[in-house]
Amino acid sequence: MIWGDTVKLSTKGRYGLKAMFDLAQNYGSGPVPLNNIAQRNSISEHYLEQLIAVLRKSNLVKSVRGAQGGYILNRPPATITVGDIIRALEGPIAPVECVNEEEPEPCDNAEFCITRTVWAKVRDSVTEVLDSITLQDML
Amino acid sequence: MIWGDTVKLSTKGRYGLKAMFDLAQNYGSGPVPLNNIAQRNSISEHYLEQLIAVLRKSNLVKSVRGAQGGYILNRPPATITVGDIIRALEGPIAPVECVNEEEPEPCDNAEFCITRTVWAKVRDSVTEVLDSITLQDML
DNA sequence: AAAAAGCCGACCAAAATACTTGGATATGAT
DNA sequence: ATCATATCCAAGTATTTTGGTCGGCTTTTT
Repeated sequence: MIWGDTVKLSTKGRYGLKAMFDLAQNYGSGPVPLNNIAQRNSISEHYLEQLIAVLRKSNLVKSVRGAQGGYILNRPPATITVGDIIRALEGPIAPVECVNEEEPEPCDNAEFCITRTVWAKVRDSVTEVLDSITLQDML
Repeated sequence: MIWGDTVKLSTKGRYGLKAMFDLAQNYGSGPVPLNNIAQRNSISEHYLEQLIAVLRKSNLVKSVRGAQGGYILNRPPATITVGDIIRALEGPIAPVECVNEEEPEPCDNAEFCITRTVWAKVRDSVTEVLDSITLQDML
């Protein structure tokens, strides 16, 4: 993230949210081709293609192939949260493995590990923010 | 972090907090040699040496050289927050560069970037948690 | 003097990141 | 039909980060 910095987010999450926000802005106007999104947001089209493939497999967007095709949000913007997008692209939210949302992999002394409770608080704090913001909120 | 997952923390932050907590537990009992800390927490001693060097340069710990030497917290546990430790080891807290705590590097259209405000909320949420927990709280 | 410790700088393998490349396939417009 | 516009898919790859290792020097106590 910020460059050797804390609590990083990779370009997957950043670009992915930008793309989804772009689709939200065009919601209801038919399919939006990927090169439009890529250009508007200064993202490599081929790279974005990989990210949107993940979003499609997560059923957050649907695609229309062929000329005049593109991508469309699969649900209204009010029903898609930032958390949905980030989890799809970057996996379960957790600052350290032992407090992974989905499959926490406990270390040997999880019950006595004090630092673990710190990371759990960070995770809860982050998820609360991410799950509380929808694409509609951003419009 | 969790392995390809969101909002990662590297071993620097994890090991660093464990080491600092260990020192907090031994606060007032004289210097603690690094190999003790490394063994108790299952961390490579040579690797931990690199991390504690950073903590020393940040004035969070002080060292005592020679036999019977080791490391000591430089301030009482109540005055050291998890945020202090994480910032020392992993740099300023921010999910993306443009909301970096210290030197935000604004993108071309920062004032119009909606996603930026999302990351700023995440950052604020994380820093609030990290800055609110002291080593004393963990004891 | 010997042992116990910290200090320092270089090196390195594996993984992740952030792409690029090159095509195959589907579909609408002409 | 055919062409342009798109998505879909699979590899490859350069760079950076991560998570160390190694070897030796210096300081201080015993």
